[in-house]
Amino acid sequence: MWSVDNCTVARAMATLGEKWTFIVLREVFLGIRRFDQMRVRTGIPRQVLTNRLDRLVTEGILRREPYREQGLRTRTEYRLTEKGFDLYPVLCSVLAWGDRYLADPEGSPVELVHRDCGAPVVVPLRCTAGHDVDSPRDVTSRPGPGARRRV
Amino acid sequence: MWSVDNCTVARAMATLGEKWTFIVLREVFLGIRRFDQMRVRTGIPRQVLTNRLDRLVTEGILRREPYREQGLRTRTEYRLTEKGFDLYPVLCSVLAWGDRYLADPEGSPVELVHRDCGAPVVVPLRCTAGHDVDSPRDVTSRPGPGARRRV
DNA sequence: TTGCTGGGTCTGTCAATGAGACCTAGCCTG
DNA sequence: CAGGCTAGGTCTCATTGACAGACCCAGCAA
Repeated sequence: MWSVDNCTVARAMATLGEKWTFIVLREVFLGIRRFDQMRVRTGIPRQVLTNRLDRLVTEGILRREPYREQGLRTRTEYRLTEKGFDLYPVLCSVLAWGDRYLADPEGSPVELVHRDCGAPVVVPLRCTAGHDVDSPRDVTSRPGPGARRRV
Repeated sequence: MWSVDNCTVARAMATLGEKWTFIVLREVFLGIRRFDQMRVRTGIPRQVLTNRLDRLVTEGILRREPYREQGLRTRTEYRLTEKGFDLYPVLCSVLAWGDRYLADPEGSPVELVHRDCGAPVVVPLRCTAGHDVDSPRDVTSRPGPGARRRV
């Protein structure tokens, strides 16, 4: 059996799995970039929001950007880095699952569509050879280059 | 602006976002189905593991299945329901992101390949018209049928 | 000089997590 | 049929994290 402590899912979840973190990311992907907007929209306690934003910045998922509103002093807002943008499939797949199983009877509150053609965006499982992978059963997991035997 | 309390990401994360839940799911997808195996492999405290499994069962993501080992009394193991299987893309996308940004220098500890052709499995963003979606910027979000105006 | 505003910090309470001891049903062996 | 073994749990208590609400503070404008 394989060691589990260099599992990248565990590492990812150490940051992403903290309470509210996904909600913060959702907000940023929706274009909400400022502390107070997030706080009011989501109801996250100030201190927790401060923590999560700090953490996401130190992890390199968000970056702070100064902005200046007419007649007000300079403030900072939060924007996605490339590392942050790359979380989009994660968020989309959670959304897809939630829409399928947890939506109200009237349906999903938000739809994602391809800008160019207007068709819904989905997150299918595929292989790099271009096949659709229909089920987890069609996937085999094997040790990768970083695998370590369990002690 | 749109109300945020029927957001399916938030609902999904209410369950999935608890500490250790993703790790439990990873184990189950790896074929680890028994309490003690999970506990030993992952180091999750007993009480927490009990909680998470209970919760995942009541959410319909796992189901309990009795099993009987030669010479021992009947025990229960945990298996994925269809709702649980449908979380596979979520886990895969987290894995892909983690492998890209958080792996040790020697690489990912685990690789997922398509059983039929041996090519790596990925979780691309696509639209139902069959186009690849390269960037979150190519995705437009719009209110769906369940959208509610904010009060 | 006073007030407003965004982005915070400080304080106290309560819930969740973690570590470790203890429990228990039923199967086996002596 | 007493005793040991085992998987899958409770029980207890210390530590950490979340939450609510008050407070702070820099700088711009009137």
